[in-house]
Amino acid sequence: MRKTVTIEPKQKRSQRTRERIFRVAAREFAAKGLAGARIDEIAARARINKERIYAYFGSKEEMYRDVLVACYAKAASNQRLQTLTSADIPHMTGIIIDTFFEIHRRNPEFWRMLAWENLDGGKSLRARDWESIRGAYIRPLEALYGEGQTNGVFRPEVDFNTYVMLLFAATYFYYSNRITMSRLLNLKLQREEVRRQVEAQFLAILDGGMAASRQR
Amino acid sequence: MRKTVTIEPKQKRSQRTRERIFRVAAREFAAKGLAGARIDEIAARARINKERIYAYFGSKEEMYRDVLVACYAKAASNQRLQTLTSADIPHMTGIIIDTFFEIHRRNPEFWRMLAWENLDGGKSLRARDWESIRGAYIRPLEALYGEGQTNGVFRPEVDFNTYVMLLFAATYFYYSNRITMSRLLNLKLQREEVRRQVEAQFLAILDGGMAASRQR
Amino acid sequence: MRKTVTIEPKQKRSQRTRERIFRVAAREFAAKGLAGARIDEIAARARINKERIYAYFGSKEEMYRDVLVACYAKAASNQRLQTLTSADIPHMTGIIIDTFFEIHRRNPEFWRMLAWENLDGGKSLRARDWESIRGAYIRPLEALYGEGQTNGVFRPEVDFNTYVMLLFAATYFYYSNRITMSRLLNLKLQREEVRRQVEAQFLAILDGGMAASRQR
Amino acid sequence: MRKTVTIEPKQKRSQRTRERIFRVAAREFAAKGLAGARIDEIAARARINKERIYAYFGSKEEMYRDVLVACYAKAASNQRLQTLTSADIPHMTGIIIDTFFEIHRRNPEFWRMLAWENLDGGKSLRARDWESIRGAYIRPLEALYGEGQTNGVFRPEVDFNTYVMLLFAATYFYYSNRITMSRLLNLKLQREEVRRQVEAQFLAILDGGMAASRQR
DNA sequence: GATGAATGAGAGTTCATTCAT
DNA sequence: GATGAATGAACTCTCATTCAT
Repeated sequence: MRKTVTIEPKQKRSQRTRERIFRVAAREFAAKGLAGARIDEIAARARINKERIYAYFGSKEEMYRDVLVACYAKAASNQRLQTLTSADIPHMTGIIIDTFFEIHRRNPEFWRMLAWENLDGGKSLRARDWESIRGAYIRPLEALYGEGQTNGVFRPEVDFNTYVMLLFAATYFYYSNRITMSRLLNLKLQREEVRRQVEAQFLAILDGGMAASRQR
Repeated sequence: MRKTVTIEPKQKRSQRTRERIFRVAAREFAAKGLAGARIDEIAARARINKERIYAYFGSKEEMYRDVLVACYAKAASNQRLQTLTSADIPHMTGIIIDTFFEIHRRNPEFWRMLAWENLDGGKSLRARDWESIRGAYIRPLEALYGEGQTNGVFRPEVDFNTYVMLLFAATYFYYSNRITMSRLLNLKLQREEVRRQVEAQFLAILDGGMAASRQR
Repeated sequence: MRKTVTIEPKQKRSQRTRERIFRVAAREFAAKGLAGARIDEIAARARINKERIYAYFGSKEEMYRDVLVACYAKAASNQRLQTLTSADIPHMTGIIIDTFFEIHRRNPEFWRMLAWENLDGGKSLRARDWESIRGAYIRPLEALYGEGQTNGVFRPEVDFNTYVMLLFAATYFYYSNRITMSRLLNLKLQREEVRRQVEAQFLAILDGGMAASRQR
Repeated sequence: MRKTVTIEPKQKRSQRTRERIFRVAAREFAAKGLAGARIDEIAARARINKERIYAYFGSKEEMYRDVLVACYAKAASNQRLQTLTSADIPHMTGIIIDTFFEIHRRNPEFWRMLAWENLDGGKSLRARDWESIRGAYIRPLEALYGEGQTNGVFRPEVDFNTYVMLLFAATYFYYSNRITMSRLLNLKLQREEVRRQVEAQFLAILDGGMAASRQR
């Protein structure tokens, strides 16, 4: 009904304002989700007039989507997995786990945005958004994994998809369910030393389980 | 306990009404979370008056907590893991994975409530709630796991906590991140046949990785 | 997107509330149009909570439409033109003018709602709304007019449509443009005596102009 | 008058900018009225900065008034009625109707501005504005009408004011209520051929009704 | 106990107008 | 003089909760 054009600021002051809004919005959306976040709150925290949000982002939904995309992009800005070579195949599982843990550690909003998105039915990203992420971050790993299977490093009967899913799961879950798991298992998962220990043991299990030469 | 016999039917009707509200509320809260759920919607779907909700449950928050507790209880009502004996230790990993998958399959709201709760900071359950869950469902497994380590079935350097966390992670993640994973990896995770395949491969990896005799 | 069910009140108190809102809204919409009317204002003047308006009427637009329909209906509630018989044909023009003037006099919001609607592109009423008005109020007059033409009372070359349009125009315009005309012609059109005089002269002209026997 | 020659081009550009704003504003105000018009929209369509509007016109209200005055002036720029002579008296009614129809046809915003103004209580024009319009456009016609009455062309008992009001009414109404009338009478009043037909019949009635020799 | 009516405090969004560069 | 950035007040609409019958 209404044609909202998202403005790209042309002055430096405005650039800063936009970024300030964005940072605050990212925190707010990560913390409370699309439904729970409050425009008033974002405006107040960013110390700007509400109207600016609409001028810059169009609507709450559009701003949320912008934040979501940026959050994924920021998480993906970690280049480590894109520079792996065939030589890294033997230690690939460890590198991936370590990188995933690092991504979560440096982007505490990442798992939250993923969680909101999944709870919400994942309607914010378009097919081509996913296609581009897949192309940049999944495909290279898939190629190396295939190579590893051929070379006898990875078990041939385990699909690449299952493999990465399990690595994603382990690292994501550690953060996403930290609270309930800490309480259920009486642990202090928020402690970095605990995390390192868990990481080492995860690796031990997964590395052992993935080795082609050690199958039953 | 009851004073007159004629009160009984009234109590029963009241009970049924309460349960109807409860069922609807559970669906609503699972679908939209505490913030997103609407009292109006629950009342309409349960075909009762809003005011009744307050009479029965006090407030939205209290009703949410009730739903949450019941959801955990329902998920925990699966008794399979509580009846395991020493004889099951060799197949324990497979049994746990299978049970967890089954719990998620039969309680589609379970992962959602967990997710809302974690996103919300997990303030709904008290320490003793957790203690009781831990006592009933975790302790027995922990005992068997220890036995397995002693018997050389499980690797001694892998903690029980890490072990169950990984099993929780794999099964939870499959459901909680089904949407984004399906898109990222171009899969159809909602298909039961895919799920079975993934389960088998998860088991292959984890079973292989947990076996004490196969450590590096 | 949203399913708004217009509630029809079931209690007497609520019936009165709804009517109070409606009366105030009718005044407000007539005075300021759909765009200019303010929900806050209506609520305040009706001494009710804003939310009641949405509960009863769904939205501003729907309430406007309700008011519009009621306004037309009220104007049309004048039954005089529906009870005319063949015997009235010779004085029909005078009766119509008089009735139209009376309708405007008794429904000061009528020309205003018509004016808003025309300025707005007339999107509030559906085809079948018009069809029903046409059936009830225009058709009977049309039949008499045809009879009058056959009997030589009305000029055969003047269409019924043109005839009524001119009668509508004269009476509507007197009210709708009273302000600007008063200023342009330096008159006091709001005075009832002036109106009566104008009515008499309008009739003189139109009656003379419509007489079949006096054509050039 | 001007101090330096080099200022001229600047003034001209400024003048052109002002005129561009003005044209856009006229369309916007005619279409949506004072309340409905949007400064943002006007600025965007005129491709200038909002602030310029305030620099040139002071405020929305003042700009509206300017537009209104210009709209009346433009409609009045039709000189045909000012050049009538005594010789035209016999055909005066037809000439006036024709001219009024033409004015509306060439100034589609005219009836709209009149309508907004009347709905708004007509507070935009001052007494002397009306006096000047009356002097230029009404007085000459009034004089001819008086002459026509003396000469037996117009009926003595019909005031000039009533006479012009009816002509105004017929032509104005045709445009102002075109939408609702088209729907009510199931006509296509927007078609030029229909308009011509209606004009002819209006003239037949009014001319017949005004003729002094044919009174009852 | 059960129903419909009412409320108050917000929520997202818009807009005329002014500021700063 | 011209542009983009910012503001404050309002506007429509919503929702958890309470009142009254």
